[in-house]
Amino acid sequence: MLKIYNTLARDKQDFQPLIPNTVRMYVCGMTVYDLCHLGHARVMVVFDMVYRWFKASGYDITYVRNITDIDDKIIKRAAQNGESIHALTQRFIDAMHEDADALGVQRPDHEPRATQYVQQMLDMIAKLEAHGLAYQSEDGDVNYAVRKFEGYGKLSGKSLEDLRAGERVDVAEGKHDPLDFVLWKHAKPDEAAEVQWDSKWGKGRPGWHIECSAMGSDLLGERFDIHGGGADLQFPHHENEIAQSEGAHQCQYVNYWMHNGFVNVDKEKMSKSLGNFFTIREVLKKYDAEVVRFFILRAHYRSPLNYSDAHLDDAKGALTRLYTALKTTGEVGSAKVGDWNEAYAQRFKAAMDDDFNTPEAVAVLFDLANEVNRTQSPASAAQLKALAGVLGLLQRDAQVFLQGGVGEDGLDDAAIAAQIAARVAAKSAKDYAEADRIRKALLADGIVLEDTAAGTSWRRA
RNA sequence: GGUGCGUUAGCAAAUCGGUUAUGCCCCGGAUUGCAAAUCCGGUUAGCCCAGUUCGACUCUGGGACGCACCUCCA
Repeated sequence: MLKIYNTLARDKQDFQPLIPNTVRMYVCGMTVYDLCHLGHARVMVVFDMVYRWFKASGYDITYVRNITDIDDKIIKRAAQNGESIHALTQRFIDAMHEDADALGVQRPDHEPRATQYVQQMLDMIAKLEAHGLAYQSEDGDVNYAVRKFEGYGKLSGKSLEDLRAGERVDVAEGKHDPLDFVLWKHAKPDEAAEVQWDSKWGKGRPGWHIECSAMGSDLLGERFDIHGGGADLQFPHHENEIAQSEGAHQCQYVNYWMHNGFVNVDKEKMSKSLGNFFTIREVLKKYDAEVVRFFILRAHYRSPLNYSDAHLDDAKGALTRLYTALKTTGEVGSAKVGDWNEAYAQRFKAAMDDDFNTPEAVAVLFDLANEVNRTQSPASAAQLKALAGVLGLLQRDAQVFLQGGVGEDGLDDAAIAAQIAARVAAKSAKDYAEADRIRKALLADGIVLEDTAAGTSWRRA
């Protein structure tokens, strides 16, 4: 039985889908005004892992990850660049897909763009207005009347009074209550036609929170199973989504809320505003994408994940051990897990069923690698590759991983082969001094030699 | 100020009321011409205080420290 930590309940709960054997999952995606950083990588990889685990467990899952392609930052950035909104967002959507692909993140079933769902958003705002939960203020904005929605704060565990006490932001004109949030922003005179839509409240554009509510219900229904996103979205974004969706549809919105932890730098949250972020492509210049994926999955999704070169190096070494185990047994194919009752598979499954405990699942992989090294059993090697495949790991040819370099301009394969041949000759002539000299020279170039019964092989350090 | 989460060996990171986590590092042995890889074994834990218990890293209470949210944020 799969258990999921439900933020709404602050507890691990048995997962019961609304429709047997079917999962409907929505995850908040990116606002595309810039390149994705490692924090975004974590959301994508974590929920990709969740997506894969549901599939491996036999569920029919529909996964939606939205794209916010209209908001203040996008408008501002486009103006700065002298570029259209569409050109800007398309550029960063393409970049996001490249990054996601590199990290082995499967495409969600749907990637709705906010600009294509404005009508659904307007319909929803109309419903909220009809239910007395939304009002238009003098300035033209349509706001949500937070105090009219009973249960506001149930996800984040905040009471309206608490929120008020910590208020640190200037109250916008026209709101009945400082905590009310905007559903529809009236068009400003200097804004491009591209960011204006007609509505019964006048020209304008949607607020951020309404996007997800509208896209989620349109693609997955008024009530669905799982909603995920970064822990920072818990409040106010997800809290507001609940208020909107439950207010408009008069039924529960989501059964299980999942929130992933942050990527930290020096124990501080990596974020745009702090400026302490590393973009995915920046990191991929130094580290293999699979190492980055492994680095993310080796921590629990709810724990903080501290980023540093030392930790990436550590992850690389660990992943190398797994690939080394596969190398010695040769190519084993990429078959799916055949028997989930097999001992290692059982442990792996138990770990994954326990709120997606990937660190434990990875530990099983290492135990299995030890068995592979000990027994040289092709069946064990195949199992290792199959289980790792569930996490989107270890699917490349071992030799390719071990000999691959990232952004290296060192020795090419032919040069290495020539050096190895020269060393073999020296060895058979018992000229060990020369043999060791060659090995040392190669090591200085980042090439590690390993003599085996079958001959000398090499890998990059 | 309010709310929530966390504090595990040199580093990273899980589980668990009593039995080897796991990876990297380190030490010893096997193997090797020597290494590397691999195998076998070992060293290094549970922020502090009190309580519950036959027994607590694991439960309860208090404290310290750290982080996050309360503003856009994955």
